[in-house]
Amino acid sequence: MKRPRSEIPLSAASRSPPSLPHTPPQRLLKPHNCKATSQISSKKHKNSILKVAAAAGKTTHLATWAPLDLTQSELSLPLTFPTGQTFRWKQTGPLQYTGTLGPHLISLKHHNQNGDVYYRIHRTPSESAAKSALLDFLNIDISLTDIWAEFSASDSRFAELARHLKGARVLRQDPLECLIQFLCSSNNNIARITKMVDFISSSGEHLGSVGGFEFHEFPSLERLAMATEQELREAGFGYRAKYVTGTVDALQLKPGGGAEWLASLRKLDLQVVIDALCTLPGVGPKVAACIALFSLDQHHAIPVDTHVWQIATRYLLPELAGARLTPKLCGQVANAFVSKYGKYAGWAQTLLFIAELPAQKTILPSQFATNKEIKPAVEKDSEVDDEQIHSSQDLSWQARSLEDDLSWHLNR
DNA sequence: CGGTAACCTGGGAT
DNA sequence: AATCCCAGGTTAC
Repeated sequence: MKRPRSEIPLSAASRSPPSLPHTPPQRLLKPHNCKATSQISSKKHKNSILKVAAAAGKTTHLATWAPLDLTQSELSLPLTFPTGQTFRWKQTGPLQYTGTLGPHLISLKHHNQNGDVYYRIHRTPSESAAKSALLDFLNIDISLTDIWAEFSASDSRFAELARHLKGARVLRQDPLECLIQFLCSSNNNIARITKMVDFISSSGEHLGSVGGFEFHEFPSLERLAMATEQELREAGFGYRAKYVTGTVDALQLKPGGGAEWLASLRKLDLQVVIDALCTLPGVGPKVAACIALFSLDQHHAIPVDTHVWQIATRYLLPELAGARLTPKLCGQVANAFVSKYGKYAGWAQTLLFIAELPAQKTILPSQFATNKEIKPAVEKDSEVDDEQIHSSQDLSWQARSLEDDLSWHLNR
């Protein structure tokens, strides 16, 4: 269930009215995709970067897709956005994802032929700021090709998986946004986490609608503080309601401000960062590692969950097979990953984790199936090229609800 | 200090 | 149909 919700507002004061999921979004310009065959009127095509003043007057729309100078090997959108790092980006088309970075509303999409990544700014107060926010968010200075080559040199299984799952990148998210998202993630499932994150986000400034989804800037700490525990419980947060309010309160007490306090963790050592995060209510070792890895430049943080535990006992620490996942053993697992993969161990863990996801298993050669549930339905030989991977990923898109599919086509 | 039982909720399995 | 189980855990005994 990934449809945008029309929720009860956190606070009636600063909200746009709930969206109607079936109402096609208003657009100033018709969108077009970036494939070579797309028909574009020659007039519009002249100015490849056509700017149109928005209704507000302060913001601008970038009418076209522009290349990001990134190959699919450096960034695969389907392997990066819907795989548990963020619950804020929505699939708004085949091989297309949309989300917000601060006040910027941006879509990313793979070129239909060569797979290169293109971006489109739907709304921003400053296009140059949007572009740099995007590059920062994508951790653009880190070469996936380079670090994966090192992982592959020391781990043949990683090398094999990497051939089939190219472009699984670690994002560099806003720390507060990341923290609140993973507060919602504890002992929870993706669908409900997404619903909860959408609810929180809906109190942020409305930035526009793409593909039937409404997008909001992530709310500031001050705005988050307006939500009471009871409101969150009524919105379905369960016991995580007090995690959110408690953490928001704790952050507001930090000298200099909670956002600054979180940002300051980026320069510190991993263990210090983990310990600091774990002082916040609802943040334990797993959630802290997620925040550290996905937003605080702690590239060797290892979020140890049940999946990673399976990986570790199977390939890294076979002597622990059968043991239960306890906090102490979590530390051992993390250490084992760092020993094997080095200072970017978290990036290695990310790929190994993705390979465990059911959605990816179906596109991996059967040799990677675990002894657990081998569905002989999908029988692929070991020569799976990029083309087949793409078609499989498109299949997963088609497997979404008819409602989603119809909605997307309507909104084109 | 290490091991266990509650904790909210909802969808899928039994 | 009723119940159990699980979902990228954390907290309190």
